[in-house]
Amino acid sequence: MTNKELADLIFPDITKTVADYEALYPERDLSENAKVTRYAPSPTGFMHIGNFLAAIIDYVIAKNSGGVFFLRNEDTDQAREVEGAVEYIRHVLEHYKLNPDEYEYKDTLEQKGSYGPYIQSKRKEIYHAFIKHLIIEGKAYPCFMTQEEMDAAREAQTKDKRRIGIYGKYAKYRYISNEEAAERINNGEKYTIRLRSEGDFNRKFKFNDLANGEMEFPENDIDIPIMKSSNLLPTYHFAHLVDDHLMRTTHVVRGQEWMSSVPIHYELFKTFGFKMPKYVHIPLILKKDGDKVRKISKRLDPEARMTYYEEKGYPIYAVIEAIMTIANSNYEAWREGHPDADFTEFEFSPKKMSKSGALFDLDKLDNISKNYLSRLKAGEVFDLLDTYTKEYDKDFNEIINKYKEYTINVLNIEREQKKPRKDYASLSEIKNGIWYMYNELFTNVEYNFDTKFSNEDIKEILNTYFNDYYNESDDKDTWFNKMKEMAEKLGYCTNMKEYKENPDNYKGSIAEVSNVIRIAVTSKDQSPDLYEILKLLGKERVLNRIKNI
RNA sequence: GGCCCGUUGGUGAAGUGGUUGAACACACAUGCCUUUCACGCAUGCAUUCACGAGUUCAAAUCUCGUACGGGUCACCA
Repeated sequence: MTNKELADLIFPDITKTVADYEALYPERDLSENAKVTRYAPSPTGFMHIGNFLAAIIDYVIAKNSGGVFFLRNEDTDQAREVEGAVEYIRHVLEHYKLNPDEYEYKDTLEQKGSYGPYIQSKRKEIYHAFIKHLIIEGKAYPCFMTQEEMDAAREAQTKDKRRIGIYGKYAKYRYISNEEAAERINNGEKYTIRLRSEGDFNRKFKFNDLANGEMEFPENDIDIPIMKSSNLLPTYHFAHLVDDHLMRTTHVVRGQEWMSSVPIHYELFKTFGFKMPKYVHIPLILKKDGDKVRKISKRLDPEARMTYYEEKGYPIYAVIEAIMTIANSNYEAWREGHPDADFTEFEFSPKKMSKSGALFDLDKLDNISKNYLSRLKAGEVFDLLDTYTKEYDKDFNEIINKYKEYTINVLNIEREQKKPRKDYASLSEIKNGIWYMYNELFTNVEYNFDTKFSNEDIKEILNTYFNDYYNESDDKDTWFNKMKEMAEKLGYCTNMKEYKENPDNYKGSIAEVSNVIRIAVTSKDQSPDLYEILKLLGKERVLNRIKNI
């Protein structure tokens, strides 16, 4: 029985050949430098920050070179597929504006690009054509090993201190005749298709990774499964070969955990005589756990999930900047020289990427975010806050929209100046900074005045100030001077230097006096500029609040 | 255990044989400024590049060894 007859028995309906597909998906017509990258997640859960790192590097590489960034849904493991995962991946990509040039969505049937299908489960017959070709060439074979047989092989190998895997004499079905294979298939036995590896473990080959430089690996000699018996879909390795070749991917960006599969991919590409894409194996994002360091985990670390940043309301700009800093540490220096440039203008350099894993610094994110938010106009902050609270705090959203102009004014306190305040690292922090500006929220408040003041002191300060000095229409200088006059009249020190030198000579200082007013009006002992707050609150509201003291 | 990768401060890191007193940014600390807080400014923060040996006039930078850390060895991606 010939290989061809066996191949026809396994794939009777496959008539297209590898050459047919080569013709169907020709080389892309792009300029010489243009790079083709892909984000290829498997829909098995919510997006991890490591995946996001990969996606953003893919995006920058493609956009910076005038190339193509496409999305491929790697859904060959249907048992692990999680409902809604694809939608969420799409959502994240859209949220951060990393929109792929080519994509395909199963549920909405939206699709773009001529190298599809972009969903692996819809590419079954393409894979089968490639596998059929291998069987005809004698480079792949059906394997009928049961789980028990494989466990036994592993056990024996462990015992004999040999390498684990189905290779050489352990590849039991590599040597059976086509007749025997056909008979087993006709008897309905389950089988997987394995590569008939021609590699030699004692031979090494050189491999150049764009991020890690030149490396040496032993050749692969394992008869890896290329098609699963369960759903007849290919394994990752084989799908990678077929898809990235046919979709004409030039750069594969993936996590470092894939490094050890390089020998397999090397052999696969060599077997077909295809040119390998370039690889960028990116570092893992780590997390400090006590004094141990480990891979950041979606289960243990909330910040490992991309939902974290959205729920907290970090601006997309800040998240991208922080991630880019991890991708290339010279990014920050570049940003300094190009403050207004889009991040895709940055020329990403795989070589400059860290080889060991990196801890993701949330403090750094906060810093970037604070700077960014502080540079925005109050109206822009309002819009971000509006979008954010619509999703995460409906009550607050209603309030800020009811008093929109007022809210913008509140957000504008000490903003449009050379050195604006940097109060907020995320949108979720804003409410905590301005809630007291709304009567709706200013209920059941507690006042914690400085314990050095008696109730009489407090009453005296408030009565004196609001009866004799307070005038809503005063300008800032007048207001400031009146505060001083009042404090002096009541026996408080108005010169802080002097007060610090001899605190015992005075009842207290102007700072403490003004904080009594601050607390009376806002209930907080820290706030932005008190003059601005009194002005925005307005006389009626201020006097009403004083009554409650 | 086999194979592969890595190890510069609290964090991200620059640096690939001699202007390095080991950049820069974040964090932290102190001080100044200041009517609070924040901002801003100033200063401090690795006598040393995991450890040991070697090469060299000269090593964080080259070589070897040790230790430690990580990845991977599925019909999961």
